[in-house]
Amino acid sequence: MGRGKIEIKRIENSSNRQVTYSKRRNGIMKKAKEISVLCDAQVSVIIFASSGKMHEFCSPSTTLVDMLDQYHKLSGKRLWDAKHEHLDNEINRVKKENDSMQIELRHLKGEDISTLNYKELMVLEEALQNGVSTLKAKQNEMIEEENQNLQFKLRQLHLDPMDENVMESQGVYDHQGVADYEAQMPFAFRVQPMQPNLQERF
Amino acid sequence: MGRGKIEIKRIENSSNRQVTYSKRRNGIMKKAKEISVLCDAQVSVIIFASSGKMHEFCSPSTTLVDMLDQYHKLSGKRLWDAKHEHLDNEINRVKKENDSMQIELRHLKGEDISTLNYKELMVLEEALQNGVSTLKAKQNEMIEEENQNLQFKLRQLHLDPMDENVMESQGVYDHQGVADYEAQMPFAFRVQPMQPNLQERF
DNA sequence: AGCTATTCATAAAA
DNA sequence: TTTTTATGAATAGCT
Repeated sequence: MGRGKIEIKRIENSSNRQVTYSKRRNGIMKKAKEISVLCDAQVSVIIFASSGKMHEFCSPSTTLVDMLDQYHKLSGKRLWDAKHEHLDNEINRVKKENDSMQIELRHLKGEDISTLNYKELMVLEEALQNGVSTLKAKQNEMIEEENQNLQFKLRQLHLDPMDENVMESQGVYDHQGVADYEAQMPFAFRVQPMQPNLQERF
Repeated sequence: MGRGKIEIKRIENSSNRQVTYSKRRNGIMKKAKEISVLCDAQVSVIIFASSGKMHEFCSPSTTLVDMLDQYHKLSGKRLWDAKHEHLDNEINRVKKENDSMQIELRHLKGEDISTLNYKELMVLEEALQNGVSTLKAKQNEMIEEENQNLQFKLRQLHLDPMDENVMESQGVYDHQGVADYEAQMPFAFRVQPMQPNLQERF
């Protein structure tokens, strides 16, 4: 439809191509508008020129997002879900990780262990032993630290000539002052330390 | 372009509308193909008829997803980002959950506890106590079960007149047969049971 | 960008 | 629906 028939193949002359692009693009957009009005259709046209410039048309009665939603429903194709698939996979991966950690946590806390076999129980036992012994060490550390703290305070009391209650303070472990320290360092005062070994050290 | 000029407004006659839709849709698709070939353009056309049927065209050199990606970059518009955002939030939520479980797990296993304060250590201790005592109970249960098993087998040996080695089998605990049972139920044979209380029961 | 000779698309009819 | 055909629209090649 012009001064001569043309073959449908890439127009090699760059400026001709640009002109034809412009004209035909307008033509398509016009046709798109027309069919959407004439036939009550929803149309989306997106064109990128080789230059990278974009033009689009979308029927006034809808939006591109809605159309893509429809597209998704009707075609069953993925579309942007392809992009989201990666995110979905990530979520599933992390959730799986989550679940196994959840289970491991429950086992360590003594829940749901009735179905564990021997080997699993052994692994669990080892883990618990590790946790217990490390906790014990940490507690000892804190106790010794506090001991030094108390000894320092005692010495300070003994050496302070201004304090009249110096001698009475030797009984600090059995009296009122204890409450204050307990809040900071109570392991030493527990009647039943979790680890029997703990008692051996005192 | 036809036997008469037409106004661009909705065609009220339903079958006329349908025919026109069909023809013009083909026309647009053809034009889309042509411009994409002639001008090296990337074109996406999606049309929904009022009936709900969908037709689409996409330049062979690209995909709808890629075009929408481009669209997103060039237009700055959101499109499917709303869904994207939701998934992102979900991932972050689950990952956070993951992290805190990871930390709790490490603590229970005795790792990274140096920074815990008193209260946290107390919680940890309680959890470990729970885990240990439940594990202990489970182990006892398995041991007792196996005891009954062994006793049954012993009794069977004693009562079986066909077996000439009956009396020797009393020493089963100290001989070869042990290895088989150990695989199933080895807690009883551990030199150092984890829980001292365990020893008290025997 | 306009112009116009041509080709193309399509409205109406079958 | 598809085909036919008369007609209006789109546009290729020029300015």
